[in-house]
Amino acid sequence: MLIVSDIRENQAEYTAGLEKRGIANAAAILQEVIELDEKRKSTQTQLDEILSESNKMSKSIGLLMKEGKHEEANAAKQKTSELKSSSKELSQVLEDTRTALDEALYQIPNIPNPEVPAGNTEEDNEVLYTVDHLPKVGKNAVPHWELIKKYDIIDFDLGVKITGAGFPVYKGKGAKLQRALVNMFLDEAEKAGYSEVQPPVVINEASGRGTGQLPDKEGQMYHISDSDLYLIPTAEVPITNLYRDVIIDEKDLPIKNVGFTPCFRREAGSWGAHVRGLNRLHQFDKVEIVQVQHPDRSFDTLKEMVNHVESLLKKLELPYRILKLCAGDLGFTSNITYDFEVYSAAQQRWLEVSSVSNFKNYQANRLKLRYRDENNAKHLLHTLNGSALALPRIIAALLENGQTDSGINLPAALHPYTGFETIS
RNA sequence: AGAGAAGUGGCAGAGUGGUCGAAUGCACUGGUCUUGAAAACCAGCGUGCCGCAAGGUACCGGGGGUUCGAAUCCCUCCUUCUCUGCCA
Repeated sequence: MLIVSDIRENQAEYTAGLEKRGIANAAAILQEVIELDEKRKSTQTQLDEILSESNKMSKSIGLLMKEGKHEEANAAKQKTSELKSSSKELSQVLEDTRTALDEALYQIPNIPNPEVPAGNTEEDNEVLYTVDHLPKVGKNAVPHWELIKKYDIIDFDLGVKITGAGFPVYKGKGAKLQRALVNMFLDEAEKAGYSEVQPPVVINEASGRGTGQLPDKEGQMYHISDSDLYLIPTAEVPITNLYRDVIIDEKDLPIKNVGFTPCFRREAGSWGAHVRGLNRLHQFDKVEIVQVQHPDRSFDTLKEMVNHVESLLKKLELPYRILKLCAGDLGFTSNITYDFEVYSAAQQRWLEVSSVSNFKNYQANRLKLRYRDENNAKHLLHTLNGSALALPRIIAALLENGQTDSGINLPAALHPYTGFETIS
């Protein structure tokens, strides 16, 4: 969440930033936060004064009792009781104000970076790079949902039988291809200096709040009601929360973690005609890279992460483009996001396979993730993450772009991991 | 899952109703001494919030309660350990 003192100091700039996201009443929203914070401060001051007086009296009662002055002690008790009731009232006001302030802050998304393009639709995203030639479609080319049936490698009907729509079963070479991609992605990340973690795939409410999935976005996550836990929508959540309430030594920066997990998304109401096959699933596999970095260096880190994702797509020989997302398309907690899309020849569509973001201190503020500088002062860190990569659409593109009359050819980089070169 | 025990500052560990935000030791930081280091000695050393500051306030696993006053008593939840059961 945003930092109140920053809102106060940069009110005009922040208002403009939120308006860029299409939030019409941005000025009023920020003003409300500032006023709630003023109220919080003045209430605290009043409360502290009352508590101070009450504490002094209580101490004096103790002394009076020791000295045997019971009458004076009893008189003091009377007064303290009165102080107590007014302190209770004020505490309630303080707590309510704090809650209101937090709730107001939770509703405000991150301020977009100045270089984020304005706009509200996909067309407003800025294309930073794209392949020279889109791959040609063979005469007999078919979309992946037909290929997976032809070669019997992914079975949606079986998934429906045991779970429901959007939970495919990977079989034979399909299952092996999954495993190969995961291993390759983890190996590449390790080469790039990331340290692997295997986090839980269910998280508690505090973790959901830490990275901004909660409150308000409960609908995206599966909830286990009898234990009050959530299935992770991305490994970003457990991995970033590793550093919740942590103070890091400046010399240990940056922290680079990679993790492979299944991801679970309810995707309630977002199903449409163009999300057939692997394009949108309730459960999918993803390798995620996460970095915690010094505020001065997070943009270099962002670039480094973008380069890493790009290198994976090159190794897989997939036609891709890189987009800088416009303000309207930006995720709630993000300051700036680059999307990677691969081109699927058979569907004649771009498919999003990775999203790399800098959250600056927006997540760190909720997480209380800080570093200690050389003067022992504490400052918030910056968090970043990116998919490197999400499997289903990569598989869709590999299948569709690699198809020939005699089978599906896989890129050379994958052969050591799959143990086979074609699916036929 | 059942029975029992316990959760205190970076760590260890005292404290069972009143100058306790908390002894002591270790670790850490600064200083004295030393050619340098070690040792010894002196001083400092938790966090959030309010405040220009002085200072105030809150925090002893979380939440609630009793009391003029709670680390200390009560309730509840969580976690850890031991034993029993179950299990990949």
